[in-house]
Amino acid sequence: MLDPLARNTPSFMDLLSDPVRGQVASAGSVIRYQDGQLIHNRGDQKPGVSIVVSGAVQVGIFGADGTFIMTSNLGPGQTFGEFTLFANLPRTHDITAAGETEINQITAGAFERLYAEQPEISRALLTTSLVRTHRLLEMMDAMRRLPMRERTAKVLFTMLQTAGGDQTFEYRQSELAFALGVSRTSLSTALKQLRELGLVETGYGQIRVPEPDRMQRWVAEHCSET
Amino acid sequence: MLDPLARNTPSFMDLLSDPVRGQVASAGSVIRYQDGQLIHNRGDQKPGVSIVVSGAVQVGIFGADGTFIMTSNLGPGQTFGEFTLFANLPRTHDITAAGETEINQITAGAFERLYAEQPEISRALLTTSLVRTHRLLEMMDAMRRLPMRERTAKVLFTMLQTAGGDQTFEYRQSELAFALGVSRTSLSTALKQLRELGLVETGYGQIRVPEPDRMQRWVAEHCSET
DNA sequence: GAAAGAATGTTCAATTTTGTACAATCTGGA
DNA sequence: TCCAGATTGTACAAAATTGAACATTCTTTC
Repeated sequence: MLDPLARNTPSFMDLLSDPVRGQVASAGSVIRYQDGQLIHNRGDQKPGVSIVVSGAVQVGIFGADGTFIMTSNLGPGQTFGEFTLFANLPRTHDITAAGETEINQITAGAFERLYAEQPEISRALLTTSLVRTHRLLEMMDAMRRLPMRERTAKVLFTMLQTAGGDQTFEYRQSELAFALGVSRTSLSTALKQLRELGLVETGYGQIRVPEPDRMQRWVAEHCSET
Repeated sequence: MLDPLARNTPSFMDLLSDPVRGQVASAGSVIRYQDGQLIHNRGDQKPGVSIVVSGAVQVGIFGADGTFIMTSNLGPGQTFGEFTLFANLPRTHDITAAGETEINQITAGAFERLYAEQPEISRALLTTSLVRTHRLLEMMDAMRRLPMRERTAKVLFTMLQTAGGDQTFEYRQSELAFALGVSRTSLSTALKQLRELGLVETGYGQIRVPEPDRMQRWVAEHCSET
């Protein structure tokens, strides 16, 4: 719901051809989860690939006090857990269902079999992974280098770019704030400044970018360093 | 030189079998660069994969004032530019040679040919990409959630872990500071605190972790949230 | 359509981080 | 060996960020 990593990224399933998408869909077993139910534990060792069929999942970490600090959220067609297979890494995040959610759980063996048969699977995984890395790098750059106002504008614009013309985001400010790594107070202040510049409009649970072109020019002028 | 993203990551070439490594090595043309020479420009559109043969490259962005802000650095066997092929993304960083460096530049066509013939290439790329994503996520988590002292300890420990027992890092504090996204002043303060706890020792251009076990316990106790 | 619950807009003091400065220390080359 | 340049350690004022608080606005549900 809040991390540029996940939202608006072309999903794994989107990148597959129809027949292969079908094969992947039937390679695992679809499991249904209730809102808030735990899907995977941080530290879980069992390898396997999970694909969101319907609903959404939240990726994050449970704090000692039980609060859930979200890192990103994944929608239909997106995968998680692939690094347990291909990079031999443990799971580092807790995954919970956001709303009623169906997950296609594919075992390591079954997925490996498909992976070997259908080259487009590896290509799709590679693409999504590279896009994610790319976004994270851009994001970290922004976090390190830009002041709040610019950082906010840049992240919004990045999301806009990949969203394909959609000008409205359904984010709560507290969520966006954490995604940006700042307090809600700071984000609110930054949004106010961008509002005064006419670059964004804010509403209850949503943020709009009325003139993407103007936003683009502003970001190019204030956020690049060449 | 400073980013957990790059250092200590199993390199792409390491993950290939001998014969395939040979094929990859001879698929492009090796170009030699002098120290500091520009290899790729941010914004460059021409797709292609580059592999470090010898030496090292610095990934970063040139500021308006000519200063170079580094993001990571890549050593022999590591690749860059693969996302121009597989994710259709523009280059977002400037790449320069660190010392005399040889780069194997492989054109998009040649690499695609090899990619189609040898499945292990896609797997190796996938692995390195997933490991990078994973590290970046851990890093961002630390940046967002932990106070300076803990953040520093955690990053140092992460590096230690993957460095394979090496207890000394050849980092200048100003470099490490940027990698962590803070000022040198803050890093210096954090290092002082860790020094007082006996967890690290600092020298001219280097940082040591004398007792990795103690560091591990401390990090586990102070930096995890479960 | 009224009430309860959520989310936003804003303020302000407390805290953290930065920028700047400068002395002290280290390294490598003359 | 000595010097120039680079790096570290540290102090302090300035600036940015946070956390808490509270009024306001919006949504949803009864």
